[in-house]
Amino acid sequence: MASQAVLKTVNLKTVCSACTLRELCLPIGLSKTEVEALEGLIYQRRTCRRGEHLYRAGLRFQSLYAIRSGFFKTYVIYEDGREQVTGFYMMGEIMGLDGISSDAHTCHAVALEDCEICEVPFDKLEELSRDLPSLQHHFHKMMSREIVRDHGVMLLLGSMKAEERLATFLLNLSQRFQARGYSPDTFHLRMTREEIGSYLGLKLETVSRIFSKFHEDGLVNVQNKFIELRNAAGLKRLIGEG
Amino acid sequence: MASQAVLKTVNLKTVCSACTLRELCLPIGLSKTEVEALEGLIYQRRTCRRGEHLYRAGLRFQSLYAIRSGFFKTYVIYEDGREQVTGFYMMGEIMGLDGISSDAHTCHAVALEDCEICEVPFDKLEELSRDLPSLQHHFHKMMSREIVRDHGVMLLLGSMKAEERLATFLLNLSQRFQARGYSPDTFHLRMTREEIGSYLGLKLETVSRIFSKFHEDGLVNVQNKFIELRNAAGLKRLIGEG
DNA sequence: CACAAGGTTTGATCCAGATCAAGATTCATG
DNA sequence: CATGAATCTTGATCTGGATCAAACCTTGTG
Repeated sequence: MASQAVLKTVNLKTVCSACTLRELCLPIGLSKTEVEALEGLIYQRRTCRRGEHLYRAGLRFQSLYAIRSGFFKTYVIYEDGREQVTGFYMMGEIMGLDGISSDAHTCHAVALEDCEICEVPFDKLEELSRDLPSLQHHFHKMMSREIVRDHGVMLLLGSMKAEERLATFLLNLSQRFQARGYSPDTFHLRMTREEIGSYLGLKLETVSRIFSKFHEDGLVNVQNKFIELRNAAGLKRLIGEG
Repeated sequence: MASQAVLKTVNLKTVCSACTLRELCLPIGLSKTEVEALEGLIYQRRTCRRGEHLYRAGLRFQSLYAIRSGFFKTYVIYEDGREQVTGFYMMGEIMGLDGISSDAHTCHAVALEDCEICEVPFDKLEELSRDLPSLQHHFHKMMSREIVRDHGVMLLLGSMKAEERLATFLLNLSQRFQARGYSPDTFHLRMTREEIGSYLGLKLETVSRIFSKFHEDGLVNVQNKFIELRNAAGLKRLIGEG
């Protein structure tokens, strides 16, 4: 399906302290010297081309990956080939946490556009976090946040109807773009309707229809992958907020 | 809805090393002296009566809870009152991991039968795990396992049909009972059809109907909450395994 | 720059599971 | 052990979203 994972090593000196994402990524809340210690263990900075896999289910787990730029999806494949998208990840977010449990990745991660990532060897991170309680605690918070996020998806899949799901999805993206200093109202989707559908437990036709409906209702402008939120309050009302 | 949480302290000397669950619970893989150190930080052993809440969303997070005996459900409530069951927990399993992310619990936990639990103050656990790498690593594995479990539920909710969901649910329970030394084929459900439905993204009537169908098909005997798996292979086939 | 190939939209139809309804069974409590 | 409240089962009907189908865009490639 997707091209072979040929990851290129960039090996620039990675400097967390100079990274614009330091307030979102692993270094959050760390002191200057602590951030420097963290920098020391970043194995390498890589690029990952659109369509390439960063890792695949079953491969030995060794590192976490912090996204510097770009956009990923993760997904699991069931025995019979069914595919379920389990998440979309953007800059400042950490991927690979699922691999810790069994020393093997349990899902696939593929770049939806050209990406830059920082590889963090997990054994080194554990080692360092024994010396830096604030890193340790922050890392635990990150894992916990992933669990909370998953509960949100379970709520969405288990008890929302199609329109609510898509509205929730758009508002979530909006909020994450905003947190990264981008416009909360205008963004490009990196994923296809099918991938959105898989994530939301809907078929691609349904996703498309609801986009059209939202457009007609003046909630969003949709031009293929270009999204403009015109009435975020209206979207929130749709899911019972506001 | 449920009664007030009046938790009674038992304050028996809790001895992990003498606990039959030590191979499933936090002490897994720890040496004798390490387990003793872990014992030292268990704050108290409590009972929790059926219907009582162990914690509620919004309350300050301070401790994790290891289940010694009994059965819990966790759930989240959406603004408009919608309730989504996010998990069922049984002995040897750890609850409360979601609370780490924001220092507050993000879901509710209620006992589905009288339970005994061990309270583990989280700050103490972090402290100790700085000194015991194997405890640290094991704890990370537990958090990661929770994430993997959630991905499984997302797959279930996002791409399985009703019968597959219920079959998956029964096989999962069966496997967990077996891991605890109980019969994998014969067990009592502690939760109502409605709670099962919420967890599986189905209505209680649908759950009931599918139980009846499974019964007719000779896959399981269902007598209210008493379940007997008669053809586990058949159930597995239903979800495309085997 | 043309033209596959992949992705999207829209319409028509269908069906799995929701909803509504009515009993039957089980369980808690005085 | 009687009584009411939950819980569960089963039937009838409805409907949101799936499925099938066809045309229409976009985009990447030689």
